[in-house]
Amino acid sequence: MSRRVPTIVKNAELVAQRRSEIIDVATRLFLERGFHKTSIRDIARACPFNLASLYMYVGSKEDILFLVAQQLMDEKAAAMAEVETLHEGPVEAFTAAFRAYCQIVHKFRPHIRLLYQELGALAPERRESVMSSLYTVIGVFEKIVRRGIEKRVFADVDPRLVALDALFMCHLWSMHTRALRPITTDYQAFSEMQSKILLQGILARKPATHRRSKKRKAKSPMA
Amino acid sequence: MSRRVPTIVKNAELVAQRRSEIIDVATRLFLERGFHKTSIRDIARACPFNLASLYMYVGSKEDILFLVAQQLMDEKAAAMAEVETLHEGPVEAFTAAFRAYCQIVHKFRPHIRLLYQELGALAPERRESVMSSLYTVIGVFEKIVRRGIEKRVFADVDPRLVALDALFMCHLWSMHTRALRPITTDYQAFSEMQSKILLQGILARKPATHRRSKKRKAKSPMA
Amino acid sequence: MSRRVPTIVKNAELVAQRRSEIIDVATRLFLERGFHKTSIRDIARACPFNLASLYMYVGSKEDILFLVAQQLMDEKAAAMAEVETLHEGPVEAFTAAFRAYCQIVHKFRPHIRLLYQELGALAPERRESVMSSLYTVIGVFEKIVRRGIEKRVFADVDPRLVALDALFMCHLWSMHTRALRPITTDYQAFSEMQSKILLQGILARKPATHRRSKKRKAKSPMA
Amino acid sequence: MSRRVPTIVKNAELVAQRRSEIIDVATRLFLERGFHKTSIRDIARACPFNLASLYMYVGSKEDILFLVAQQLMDEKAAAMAEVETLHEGPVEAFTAAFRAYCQIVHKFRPHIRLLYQELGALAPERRESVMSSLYTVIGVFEKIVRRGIEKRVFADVDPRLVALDALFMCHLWSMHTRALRPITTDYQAFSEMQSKILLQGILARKPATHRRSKKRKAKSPMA
DNA sequence: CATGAATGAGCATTCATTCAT
DNA sequence: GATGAATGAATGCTCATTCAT
Repeated sequence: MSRRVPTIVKNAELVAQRRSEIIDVATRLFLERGFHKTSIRDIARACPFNLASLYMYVGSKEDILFLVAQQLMDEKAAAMAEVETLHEGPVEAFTAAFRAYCQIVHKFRPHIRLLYQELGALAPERRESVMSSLYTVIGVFEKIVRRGIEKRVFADVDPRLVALDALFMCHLWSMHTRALRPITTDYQAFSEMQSKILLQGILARKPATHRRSKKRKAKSPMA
Repeated sequence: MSRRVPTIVKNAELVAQRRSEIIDVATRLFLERGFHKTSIRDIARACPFNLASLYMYVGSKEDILFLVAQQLMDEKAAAMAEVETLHEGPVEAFTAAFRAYCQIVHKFRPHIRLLYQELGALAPERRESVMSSLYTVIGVFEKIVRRGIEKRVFADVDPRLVALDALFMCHLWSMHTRALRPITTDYQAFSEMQSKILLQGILARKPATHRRSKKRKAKSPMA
Repeated sequence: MSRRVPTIVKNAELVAQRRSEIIDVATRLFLERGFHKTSIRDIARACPFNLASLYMYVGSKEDILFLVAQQLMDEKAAAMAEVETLHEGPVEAFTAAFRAYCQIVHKFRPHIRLLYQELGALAPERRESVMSSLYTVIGVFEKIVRRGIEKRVFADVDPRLVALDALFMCHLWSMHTRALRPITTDYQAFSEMQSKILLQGILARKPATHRRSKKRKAKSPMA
Repeated sequence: MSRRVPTIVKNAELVAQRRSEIIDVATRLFLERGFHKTSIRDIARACPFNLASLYMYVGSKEDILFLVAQQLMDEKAAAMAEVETLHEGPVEAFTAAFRAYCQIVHKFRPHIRLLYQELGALAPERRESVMSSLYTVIGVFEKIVRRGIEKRVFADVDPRLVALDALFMCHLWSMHTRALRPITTDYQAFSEMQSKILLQGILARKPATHRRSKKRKAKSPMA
């Protein structure tokens, strides 16, 4: 849990407990006022221990952001891991995964915004470390898509790209809330619309499909 | 150009010129170290005039961010406005617009990241003002989609949502550069892949439609 | 008028006119926000000419305060000079003078407060120069008291001290407005009360005294 | 002691000690150059701790002025409280109080000037709070006068106004030092002269006096 | 004589971090 | 292990004043 964040304190359990408190408090404050406008004093003030003690469990303000980001990502990954549905059909699996991630995004709307905004304050290495958690989510989609392609249900698309698209099209819900308001304010409706579009976009064209396919049909849609 | 940012200096031309210098310097520094880690002293140091003079052209640090954001958005909007393609077919028009915006995103990759990250530091009203420039881009896509739906080329999707998707699927190029690297490093290839997916996703399925449906018809989707 | 404040501009009339404008504006602003919280830019902004021009008629911000103080004192002195009543009796003269100065103090209540507060920002020499105008007022009282003593109407008090007391007992009206509110809010009533007290305080207790009264008693209470 | 000025530091004793240092230094500097020309850096420089530490004991520059003013007033009030003489006769009591307050004024001559000058920089509420300490002094005089009136020793004057006059006539010593120099440079002589004048001003006129009273008593008011 | 523009020096305040106990 | 106190370094911003034109 405390990956890459060294401590002076030896009692691992204590460290975990205190850090958990710090993370909770910091997450709340970061969401309220952003990372830069939250002083480390603000955080300490809301903790049951004092500023100097706080520094026994984290080495710097950046550490706290890292911890917060990690926890957020872990929570998201955990939630997504549960989904890893074993639906028979790729279409159903894809739809289910999309729906599940949309729900997660909905739940963590402000947190995702926070991550997009403040991750830049992390050292590159750590930023990467945090981002890598995304691959749990991407992986879920990627696997489904890959299976769909194998089964000829999906067209010959890049599974990784589609997985990223799926991820990102869910993130839209958290990143452009305002712009989406006139369309729908119900994340489930949003989920259905988005997954339908993306799914349609990758479905194999029946009898004969595009991509290297030999279409006898005269009029190609994209010709 | 300097909408909503008042000055003490009277010579409008000079204001424009100095502000341009400030914006350039600030953009560079913001890109390098972010808004919060760039002090107004840093900006002034990189300007051919001093700190106090800088304050003759802007009223606050936030003003500078606003100016920077505005210019970025204006440049993007201007570049996109030129595109407003008069392609006959919606498919071509959509593809062209997507390609154009991808190119813009590619050019402004770091800037877009900057906007997503730092716009939160702006007062809500100003944030909205900046964001509203996005509607120029969204509008281009929306119009094309709407036309496509009228012509029965596109399915009955929400034009606005699709426009947002198009926009956001282009932004993916700037927001997840690292994750995209294994897929492609060529923004044009990226553009083609993405537009194909999204386009496919909104094309009208002729007689019979998707999802478990058995389409016999070979008739072109655009017919 | 422009005593001790040198200029670069030669046209004396112009200097007088411009300075008058400066003084008016500055007086208003000083009264509103105090000397230190009024920037020279604030003053220039409220003048029909610009900041650099302002510096052609005064040499520094302190000069302006000096000019303002001088004008205030001059106005007060002028108003008091008119009073210089030629009343026959010292008692009547004293009462009249007191009443007159109270009226002036009432009119210039905020200005007097301003002078007491901000004169400290003046160079000692200038502060003295301004204060010396007070001697016009003091002189009026002093002369009356001196005459009264000669005429054995007033006791053998120090005329200068009494004059200062008279002055200062009037200033009470401007300096402790709040504390005086429960006593009276009418400056004329205040004037009567104060002058009666002070007058009583300096009247000769002799066999025969002032004010129509015929006292037979020779015993002086303070003898 | 530190009424209305919150701290971060918990050790109350330390707060008191440090604040005392700050107040001493600040008082000295304010007396030398005034509140506005004294920077908080100046104060910190003369303290045995640094600028940031200073801010652990006060919240703002205004706080320091408030603290300084409070201490001054407290000292004055404490000195005056001791006086609260139980003299039998009102005349003696009045004279004693006047002498005592003159002594205090003499001791705090520059400080009183400071208060008259800089209290304007305080927020109204705080200004009132400081000024209210004056009522300790005023109260002493008022009580004496009231008692004197009851005993028919003093005329039917407004006790509050007379108390204010007494206060203010003592302040004359600090506010117009220069003007008083030709009269006397001895504050005790000043005190005697002033109290004699004011006392005379409020003494009941024996048998027949003004103010509608008909007193037959011949006993000297000072007996 | 007028003025637009410029600037050096300064201001009050805050912050992340570190010790001594 | 805990904590109260301390601090160096910065930060955003303002001001009185001066010049080149």
